[in-house]
Amino acid sequence: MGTRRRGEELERAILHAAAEELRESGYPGLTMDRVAARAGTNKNAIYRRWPHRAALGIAAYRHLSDVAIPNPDTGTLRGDALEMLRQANETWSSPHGAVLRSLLSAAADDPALLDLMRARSGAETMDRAWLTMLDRAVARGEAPPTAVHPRVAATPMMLLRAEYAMRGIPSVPDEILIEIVDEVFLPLVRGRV
Amino acid sequence: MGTRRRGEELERAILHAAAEELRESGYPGLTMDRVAARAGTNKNAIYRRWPHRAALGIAAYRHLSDVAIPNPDTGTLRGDALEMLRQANETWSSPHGAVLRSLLSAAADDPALLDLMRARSGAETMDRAWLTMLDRAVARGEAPPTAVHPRVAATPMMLLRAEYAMRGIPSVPDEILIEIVDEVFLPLVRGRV
DNA sequence: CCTTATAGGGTACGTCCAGTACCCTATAGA
DNA sequence: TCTATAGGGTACTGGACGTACCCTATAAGG
Repeated sequence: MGTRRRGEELERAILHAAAEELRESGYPGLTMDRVAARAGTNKNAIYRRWPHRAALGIAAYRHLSDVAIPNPDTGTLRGDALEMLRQANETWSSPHGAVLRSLLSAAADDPALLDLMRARSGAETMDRAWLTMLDRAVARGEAPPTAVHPRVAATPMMLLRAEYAMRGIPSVPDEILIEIVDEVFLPLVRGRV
Repeated sequence: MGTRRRGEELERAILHAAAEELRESGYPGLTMDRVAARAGTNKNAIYRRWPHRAALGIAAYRHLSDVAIPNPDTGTLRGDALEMLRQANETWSSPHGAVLRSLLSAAADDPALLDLMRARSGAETMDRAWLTMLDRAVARGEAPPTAVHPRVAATPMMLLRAEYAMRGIPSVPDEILIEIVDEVFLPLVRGRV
């Protein structure tokens, strides 16, 4: 009474199960046995596809999410920056982001995992969005042309990430985002003569 | 043929052994069995003092290091900032720093551990050092008084930390430190009218 | 000086989990 | 219809955390 799943179908089932486990228990709670059980298969099928737990974790994460990079256009640099940070904050503090953070923290020990994460993190796309934001601000005369610089563009997101690393886990309060924009980002843009 | 160690003495021996293990193998390599063996005792003696591995890890880390916070006074804000970053970079990329990073990454999952780390990381002391640096710059007329702001003070170290999180593990190149100072920190100070 | 509570030491578990090994069987494709 | 391949079942090794038990050295008090 067949219907033994194979190939694509089974692979999707495993990834789905792994993604669920990730969402429920984070990366540390992602165990091969439980994924196998949940997918209604066994560890063989998993290890035939991914060499170890980390690889499965990443695959499951990317299966569960294609991170959308926002590109707000509010008419002011302050509005754009704040919107970017708020979106990012929302993403990172969602269950989704919890998975990502869990993976990232696990990656600190595992260089291979870190590389894979970086490739999938969309960091460059993010930086590009900030740069075009700055371009628009320059066009409006809101910022000097010298403000369009990759490191300037990357600074707010880096500060947000650092904030996450400091605090425990939950969402970063909005006041902090505003502070990053008003006390750091805007003065920085202004100061680049 | 006694000389069974007790109390203080035994505790120091355990911490010493744990610190050595940390240095050699990082936090993931810190196992209770090996610490016990290395200290010439057994796990009972350890668990009687620390409730779990994480607690021992932190205790061992602080036993092995009292982080000295530098306070350079080179005569210019740029020189001071660069020196601070260089010192920090050296600390973080040393075997010592590897231990710290290893603990931090493990702490991302464990709020209790994160708190203990934060308490011991000397972050406030570090921020104070940057603030007095800024004070001196204001006194010299190098920076506007409004530049003395906690978030401004914390920014360069946060950027350095983010850089560590991005890259794999090793030392951050000096060019990056210079860029953080010249392209972000100094313009930021300048821009705070 | 003797007695006793306490802390160390030895050791063996129970449990969980990664990763591997075998062996049997359904299924696709020739 | 036959056969190579991929799934499934299951058991096992090895490492690690944390616990339980029981024996013994030692410190402190009468």
